[in-house]
Amino acid sequence: MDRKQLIGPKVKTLSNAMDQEMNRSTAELDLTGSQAFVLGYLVHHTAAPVYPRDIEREFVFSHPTVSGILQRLESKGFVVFQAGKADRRCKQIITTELARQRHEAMVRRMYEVDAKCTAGMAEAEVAELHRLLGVAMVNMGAALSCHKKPGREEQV
Amino acid sequence: MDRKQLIGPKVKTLSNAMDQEMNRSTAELDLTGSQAFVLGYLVHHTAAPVYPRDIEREFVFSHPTVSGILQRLESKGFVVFQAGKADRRCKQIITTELARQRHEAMVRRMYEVDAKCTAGMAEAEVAELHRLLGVAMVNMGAALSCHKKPGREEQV
DNA sequence: CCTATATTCGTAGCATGCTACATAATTTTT
DNA sequence: AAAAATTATGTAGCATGCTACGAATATAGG
Repeated sequence: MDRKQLIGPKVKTLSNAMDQEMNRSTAELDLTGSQAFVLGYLVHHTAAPVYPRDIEREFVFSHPTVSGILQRLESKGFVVFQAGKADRRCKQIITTELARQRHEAMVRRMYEVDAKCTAGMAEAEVAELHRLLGVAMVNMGAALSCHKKPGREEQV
Repeated sequence: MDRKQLIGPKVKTLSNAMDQEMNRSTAELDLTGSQAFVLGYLVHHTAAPVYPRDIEREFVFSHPTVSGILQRLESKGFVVFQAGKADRRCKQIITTELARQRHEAMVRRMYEVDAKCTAGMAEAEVAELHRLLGVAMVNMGAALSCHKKPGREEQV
């Protein structure tokens, strides 16, 4: 019998299950799971301006996917856009006061979902899971969270 | 600074990256990644009849999601449906000769994507990743692949 | 037997993901 | 400087995911 267990379906199924939990968890904040992840990134990166391209690289999303999520975040009042000053192709994303208000509760929900996911694991096991997921991400061409974008930091 | 690394975005990002790779890899077989996973399950479970409800449980999909994937598999000639004899609510899914023809190549692509994902890992690390993903799946309410469905095995 | 409940599947409507193609602005080449 | 290539974003169209609701069948209780 050659039906070896595959990583692919496991990761996909787990991702589905966690997505569903996130969607339930952030629904009362008027946010979907994907919107919460993107908004979390934005609120945490206020030192330098953030553009749609940065979100693409961070989450391995295509640019139309990012475009759609940002449009919905804008229509709900979580972000506004501003034409890039140095490069008019780039559309700077700016979080609103509403986004900062909801941010704390949102992050708390994310940690709760994470805690549910790793329940019963020893701390070393959680760390190992993080590490192995990181290796897999690099193998699949997905940059790690702390990746460096190819030079644009100086622009405003 | 409290920006601890979260499992949620990592799993989602990895799932996106693997999905993209699967889609590229199975495109020439006229299959998407999700269709390939579902078809793989179907071809491997021919002993007992399979119904859409079984696919839902296996992959933690909602039933409209399963319905859509099966409709497209049907329109491309990979499966046909047959009214359940014992229970007319259930729609038995039957794979075609075309599905069996493409099956071997399809499974090979899945293994290739898996190999890319776990490149550089020791065998014990791969096993540990499988195990921890399994724990996470159970924690999130997703049954493992070898789950038992609540009694329907006798029907035809 | 007959009503109430549960189960399976269908459709509508939407968010999320993609590829393919188009446009505008920047950068590089000549 | 003008042409070519690259980059960032937009839109169209589709597959994949969901919830909410409805219809048909099966099961349980009175």
